[in-house]
Amino acid sequence: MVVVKIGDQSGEFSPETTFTEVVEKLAPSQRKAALGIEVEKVSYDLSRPVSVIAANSITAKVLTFADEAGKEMFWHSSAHVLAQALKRVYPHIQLEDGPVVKNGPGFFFYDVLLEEKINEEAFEKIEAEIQKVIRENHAVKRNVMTRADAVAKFKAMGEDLKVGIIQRLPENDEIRIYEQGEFADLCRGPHVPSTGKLGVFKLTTVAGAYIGGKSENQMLQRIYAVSFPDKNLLKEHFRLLEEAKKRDHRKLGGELELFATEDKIGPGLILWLPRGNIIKDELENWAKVTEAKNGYQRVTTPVVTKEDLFYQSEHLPHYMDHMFPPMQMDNQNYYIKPMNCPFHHTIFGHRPRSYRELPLRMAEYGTCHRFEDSGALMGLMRVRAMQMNDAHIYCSEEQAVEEFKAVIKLHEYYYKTLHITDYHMVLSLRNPNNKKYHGEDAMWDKAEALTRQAMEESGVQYIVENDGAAFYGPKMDFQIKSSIGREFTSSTCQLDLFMPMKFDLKYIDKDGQMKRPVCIHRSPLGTHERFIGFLIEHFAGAFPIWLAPEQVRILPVNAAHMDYGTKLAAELREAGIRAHLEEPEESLGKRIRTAEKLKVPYMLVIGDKEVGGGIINARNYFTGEQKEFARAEFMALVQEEIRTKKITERIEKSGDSKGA
RNA sequence: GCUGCCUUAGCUCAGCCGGUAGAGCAACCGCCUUGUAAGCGGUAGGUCGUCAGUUCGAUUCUGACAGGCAGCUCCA
Repeated sequence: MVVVKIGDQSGEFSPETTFTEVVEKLAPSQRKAALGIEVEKVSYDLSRPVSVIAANSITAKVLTFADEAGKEMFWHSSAHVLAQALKRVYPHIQLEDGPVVKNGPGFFFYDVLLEEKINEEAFEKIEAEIQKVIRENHAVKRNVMTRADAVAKFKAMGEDLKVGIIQRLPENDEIRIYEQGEFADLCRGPHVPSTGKLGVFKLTTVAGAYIGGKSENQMLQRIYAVSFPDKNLLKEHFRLLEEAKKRDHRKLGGELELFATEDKIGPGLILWLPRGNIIKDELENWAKVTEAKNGYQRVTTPVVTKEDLFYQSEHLPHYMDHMFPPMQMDNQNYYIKPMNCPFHHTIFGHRPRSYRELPLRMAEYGTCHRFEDSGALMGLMRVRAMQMNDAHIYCSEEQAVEEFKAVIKLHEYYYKTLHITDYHMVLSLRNPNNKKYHGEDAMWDKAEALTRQAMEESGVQYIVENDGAAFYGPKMDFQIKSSIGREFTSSTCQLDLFMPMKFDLKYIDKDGQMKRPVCIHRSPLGTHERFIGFLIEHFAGAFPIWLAPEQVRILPVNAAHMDYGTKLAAELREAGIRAHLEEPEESLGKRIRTAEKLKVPYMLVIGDKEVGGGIINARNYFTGEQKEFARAEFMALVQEEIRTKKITERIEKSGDSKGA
């Protein structure tokens, strides 16, 4: 007998008792909502016997849609139902794979091979078929098969792609088939007990995807969808999506006149408008001041250079595809730089260096151009011309860990100041089998060990990725998400033992010996483009006062208050505050609305009362509070908020921020 | 780069089946002189992304190209 405990209920069951029966006994109220069962953080089908867990006593948890693991099962089973419906609508379709993705255009998708294009017109038909499968309430059955039987079964069904998947599965893997009605799919599981447990579906989009994720392979059609237990949750999901879209930097960038692109200039080439440029300048000044405090020196290097430099750095011909094509001048090839490092290395090597100069921290807000694939471009997040918050730290091997840790601290300072908490860190190491990584194993082992040590000693949380390092060294990335849920690297830092060797960088140590420095590449604020793109979404366009393009907007009630307004604007500007006087050519209500839509931190309405008392009435955009101030008091307040980079959470009032 | 979809005024969008276009907002001009999210009226603005093709005739149909969107691939 096995003792099973669910919540505060427990009972004894024979080993062949299924979890369905256990739930009915111990948690009858959850019988209907139950999708699966979880024991020791592993999900199981409800149809499985308690003996699947080799223990005399087990503590189980009923999984419902409210649990992450329950959602996963719900969507995984949803993918099967989607496939089943697709097979009914297109009998000759071939199925590849249908995983849960949670994010992106759907919660799950199915990749299929089909001659005819599935377009949005077909969605309705497929959705109707899905609802039919749900209504038919097929029991979901789990079977284990031999490899040969499984191959024969899928061959007979014409599912050649599935046969390929089975053949690629590791030797010892158990082959499981889940069946529901006429449909069978190769799947690890687990799944919900019957198709009737699923609720409402909405197909979201269809896109192309290469088989096995390899661009040389054939392209399949990927059908994305979402599903929920009921209609209201579905509606809520799309409402939240609409909300997220309002934060989209591409939309806000236009509305707030921060940046623009023009067809005649080119894709991925950003025009920073005056308002956006203020944000760029503020960030840049902040970085410069911060770097100066942290012992960085600034340099400036050209945008173009002879090709030799990039041969030395191995960017040519290896990364030629991502560089703008060469220009011929004086019988030489010149390239536009895709990064600054080779120039900095060259500066370091420009004259003999002493150990006394190390660590030498060389910073530049350099403008780089990268020829990104047209399909990869996206607003400010992926562009072809960018300004990088770049610096290279040259130090001895003994200093490397401390320097790397200081860089992590710097990241933390920037992120904390900007209230960025929703990010994660990734340590990307090399894959020894991948030829893209240059340099010897011993060099890589050392670089990876130093990086890891620095991260461990910093006590930061991170995940490890065993590929995706830079070709010259391991990489520590800060990953952030855009409003629509796409992930980007916002900051990056690499420990590099390769380039110092390629550029033959050296310094004379205390003992008179020539030594090779370590190079740390770092860009905590990434590029202006991506970082500001992210900040626009992070702040939903409502920038904290120190970054706000316009900090104070003065609205005289009528022409009689213009003199005072003009004087006030001059005073504020004199105090270093970006103030704008909005003349009373429109109604006051209209001007207030405009100021709100521009998300100006302080709005000053001045009328008889203010002019008479020589005072200020200010409304704070973030809190909505309206308050009277003496002029000097207000200026001191604003200056202090700017100086401290104060961030106030926006309090959303009901009925505001309506679209135009 | 690949797959699919989209492109009408500065912005958001209308425009059955092919007969050369319309609204709201913004802009400009008047009137209004205003107290915390849209005062009223008028004017102007489009070779319907570009170039070909089909047609008596194309914003509408077809193709190529450009730009955008969602994925995939890539992301030094």
